[in-house]
Amino acid sequence: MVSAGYDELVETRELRYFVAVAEELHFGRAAERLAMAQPPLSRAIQQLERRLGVVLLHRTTRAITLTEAGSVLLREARTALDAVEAAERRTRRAAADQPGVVLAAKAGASTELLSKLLDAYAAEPGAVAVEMMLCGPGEPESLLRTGRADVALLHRPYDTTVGFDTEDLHTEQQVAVLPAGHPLANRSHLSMAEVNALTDLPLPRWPRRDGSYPDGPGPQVRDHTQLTQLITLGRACALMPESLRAQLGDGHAIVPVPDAPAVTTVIAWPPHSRSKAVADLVHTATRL
Amino acid sequence: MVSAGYDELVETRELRYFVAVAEELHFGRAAERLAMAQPPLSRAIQQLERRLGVVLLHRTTRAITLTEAGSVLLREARTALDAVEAAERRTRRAAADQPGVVLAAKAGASTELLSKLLDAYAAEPGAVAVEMMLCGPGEPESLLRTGRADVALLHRPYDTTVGFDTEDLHTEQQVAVLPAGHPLANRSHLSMAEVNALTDLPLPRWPRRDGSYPDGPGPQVRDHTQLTQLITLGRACALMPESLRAQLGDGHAIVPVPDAPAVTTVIAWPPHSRSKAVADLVHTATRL
DNA sequence: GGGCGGCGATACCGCACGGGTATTGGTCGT
DNA sequence: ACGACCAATACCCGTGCGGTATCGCCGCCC
Repeated sequence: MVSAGYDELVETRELRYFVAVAEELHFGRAAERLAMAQPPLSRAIQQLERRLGVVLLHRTTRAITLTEAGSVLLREARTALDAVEAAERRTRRAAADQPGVVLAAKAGASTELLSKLLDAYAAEPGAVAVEMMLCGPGEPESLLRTGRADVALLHRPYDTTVGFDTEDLHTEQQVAVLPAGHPLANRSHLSMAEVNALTDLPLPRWPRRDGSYPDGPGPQVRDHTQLTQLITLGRACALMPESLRAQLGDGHAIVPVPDAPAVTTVIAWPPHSRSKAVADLVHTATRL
Repeated sequence: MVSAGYDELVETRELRYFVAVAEELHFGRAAERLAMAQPPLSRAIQQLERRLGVVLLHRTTRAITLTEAGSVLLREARTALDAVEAAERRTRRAAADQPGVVLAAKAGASTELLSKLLDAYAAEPGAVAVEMMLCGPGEPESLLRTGRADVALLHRPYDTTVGFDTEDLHTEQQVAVLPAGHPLANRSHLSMAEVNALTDLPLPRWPRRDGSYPDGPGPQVRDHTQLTQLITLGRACALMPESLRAQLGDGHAIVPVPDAPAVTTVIAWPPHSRSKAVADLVHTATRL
């Protein structure tokens, strides 16, 4: 009858505080971000360390760094807070009068598949309203984990699908996108090695989870519009699934890259999802 | 730089309270379980409902029931609390001097595979201490989700593996276990239909997640010791993977059931696990 | 080298909120 | 009709969270 006893758990407030400090690595800025004063924040972190019996931060008066345990907690706390946020959001939406499903997908990706899916699902008996969330790269996973979305289209290997249930929908080869008129634009195909060797046209750098960019020669890029423009301007090249060619206007040349990893479009949803609408949507998608 | 802003999140305390009330469906008992008085609990739930803007419980003065949104929150809150608990445990263990890995498995299951795995892993360079948690059926998943264990051996389709990363290790057929001397004990094989038709020897009922038992004719059973004893006594029969025959003493007859679903032993670990020890253990397991 | 500036920790205070006791109000049994 | 049961309300108290003021420590710069 009685399930696990959750006594003496850390409060979400403490986790939020720690995440802020761990991300800023600076009590003052973290306090500002949390809209509070610095001293209570310091105390809260100390108290958290006492309660866990663990040192989370190495502090010198000039800078603070995460201990091993601290970085574990940062990662774990983020997923725990995501779960709490998801609980809140899903509860609110379960109470909303109009049921509706939120489907997240990266803007511009899998457009054709998406429209077919929406049409096919709408024709199903018992279909509910589907609200689309078109978002930037990397975002759908977080939308799913925080309950802002109910289902998402992801693209392996670009997106990570760990922690979700998924069904593969479609696999396609990647192509290199070059500025029109580039010397290699007329080649019948390119190898990965050749693409990487294009020092005049580096591959762009996409932001990581935390918003920072990896080091490297390529330009920083936030979305596909930016990217296509950079390619037109002759400042970058890119690898992308071939279905994206439909999004490209003139000014681009497209060359298949057979040895680039294939991209699989998958439909993903949170495990334990008991929503009939999600199940129907997935079912429809796999029958396309 | 700044990641998602978790402002105004529900506190774990409120979630714990709600889970208690939702499980007990009775404020008085829930308060007792939480070691507090009933009125503050009532107020806390009301406040939670106000903050979410959602009615979670239908209350009549005699009984309370969950609304649709309430049952969503019950499920979500459990997983959120599990995540918080996991954050706490994993942080504590990350700070412990001796690293160590906790491996959970159902007592008695896959014994042979388990001992081979432990031996093989111990021979690896860089192996750390492996602490075994032998537990009852259904428990390993929860141990993994709450961070009490780092890796687990699970058995599909008995255990659900959603939300974990897994690798298949071994697949085997199931056999029927009957009391020695039973009329069917000498058959070369049985069908599922025949096993289900044994009204004199019903299949036992295992507890669900929440500890309650499904309805049905069979005896309630908590572990394999109970079960084997019930079979010896001629009060039940059972289906189990054939490797379990090693656990059985005399007094049992074993008959293959070819059309029963095959059981796959899988090794499972939480997604995002960055522990080298877990990775090594999984790697070793797949090479067995 | 001494003074200044930046930053985290400490000291102290006030109030909001969580929790306790006593009581009410409503509904179901008998 | 009356009593039992149970959630909600009323009221009170204490803890603890958050705020302001200040200290202590260290690096930097003139």
